[in-house]
Amino acid sequence: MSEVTRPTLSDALTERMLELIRKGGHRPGDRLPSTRELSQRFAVTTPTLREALRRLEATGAIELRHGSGIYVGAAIERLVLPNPNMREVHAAQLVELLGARIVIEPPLAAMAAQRAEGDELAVLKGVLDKAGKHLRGEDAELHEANMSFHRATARMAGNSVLHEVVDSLLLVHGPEQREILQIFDDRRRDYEEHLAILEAIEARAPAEAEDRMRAHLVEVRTVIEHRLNPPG
Amino acid sequence: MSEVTRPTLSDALTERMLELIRKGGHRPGDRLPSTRELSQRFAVTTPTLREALRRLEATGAIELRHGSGIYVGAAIERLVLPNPNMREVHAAQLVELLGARIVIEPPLAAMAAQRAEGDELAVLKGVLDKAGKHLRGEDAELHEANMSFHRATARMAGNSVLHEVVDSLLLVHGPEQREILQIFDDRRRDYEEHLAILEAIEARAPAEAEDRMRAHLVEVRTVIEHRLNPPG
DNA sequence: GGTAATAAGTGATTAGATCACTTGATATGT
DNA sequence: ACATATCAAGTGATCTAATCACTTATTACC
Repeated sequence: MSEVTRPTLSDALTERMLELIRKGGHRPGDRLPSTRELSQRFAVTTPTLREALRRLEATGAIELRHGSGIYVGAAIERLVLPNPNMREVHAAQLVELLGARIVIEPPLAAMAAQRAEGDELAVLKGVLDKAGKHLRGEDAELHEANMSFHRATARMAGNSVLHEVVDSLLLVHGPEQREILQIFDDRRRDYEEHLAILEAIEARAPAEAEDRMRAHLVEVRTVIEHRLNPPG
Repeated sequence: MSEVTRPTLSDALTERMLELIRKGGHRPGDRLPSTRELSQRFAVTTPTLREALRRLEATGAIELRHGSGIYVGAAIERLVLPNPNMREVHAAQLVELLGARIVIEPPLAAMAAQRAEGDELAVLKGVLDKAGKHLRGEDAELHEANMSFHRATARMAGNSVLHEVVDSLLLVHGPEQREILQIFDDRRRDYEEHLAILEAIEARAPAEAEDRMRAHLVEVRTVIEHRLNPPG
């Protein structure tokens, strides 16, 4: 489940519980079996079961009410994004993910250009400098540095909620997707385009920053789309 | 912590752990004390500690590596949005939250107008009808119905990731914020503005739908801002 | 010098019992 | 008859203490 450690009992339990809820046709607000019954059905002890329940609770999939019962949460119908224990997003969703970023990030670039302050600008430059040093090195490192540029731009926009959202989206570029990106995308071209965006932000040109960010993300999506579904 | 149940031991533990990590100056990748030491320090038993750890793991705050140790995760620096156990967003953040929605939702309204299909349109109408029936009833119910309109519009846009993001943002309009909204905001006016947005979507007028959604959200934010910080 | 066994440290899980809370039924009083 | 108080069953929360499974760095051997 985790990328490094072997699946553990409570990892499997978490998935089985999700399956129980989803395939069992349970809706938000429904009450689930008691802890005693669940631990029997899944043949695990109470503490182990509870670990799985706490994870589901933390993601909003269920709700534990002391003395009352276990209830299906509102988030059960959704993806539940930033959860390292169910972070599986399939390749096809990569295109959709980029679609989301195309909507969100360009306005953030514009906002960043508007309120660009000296020290923040320095941070952004630093990030790109670091990327520049990796231009001839490991692709993985360059990829990471490039991701940092998007993070830093989002932060400059000055809205912590949006910053958080972008961070989440970038985080979902997990192992599988990162692999796809590293195979198909051109990290050098990314770097060049990032430079162009930085220029616009530095020049305090919101419209240009927004356009360049949008063009950049659309470009990436187009490349990925064509590789995944060759137009032939 | 939870909205209905009294704070539990492991609830408090989760917060103390976060405090330990944050105020302890730990950075992502740092290794934390072992489970044995932590359970001693916090004076709780292993299973209880583990429940807290699983929650933090589920949000990406920490990482548990079997046989190796507990490590600070990448998400520790962020807010970690859809987590019912740390869903506390303060009143001041409400304005920022609306700022995020102002960036994201208008383009979604435009997208919805572009691809408006018959049955989806019917769903949207149904949501508004339901809201209409609550016009003279409980404020809480009308509020819920109004939130559903935003959810449904986001779904119509046809990008599941964006839909998920909007759902998360709306979910963060938790108890505290809901209270503020119910006190200050005018749910009847909301309903009228929602009707106007629906018209634009129905007429397949993306630009108008986008403008009206933006105006609507800006209006709400302005009201809240003035109430929280009276301009005097 | 390199490779394999090893031991210490760490997380994962078990077992069954007890405590704390919620909820609906039952009894009680008016 | 109704409202209120009491109670009991069901449920989640926590404890205790021991064992299992995995990782890692050291050590010994070749």
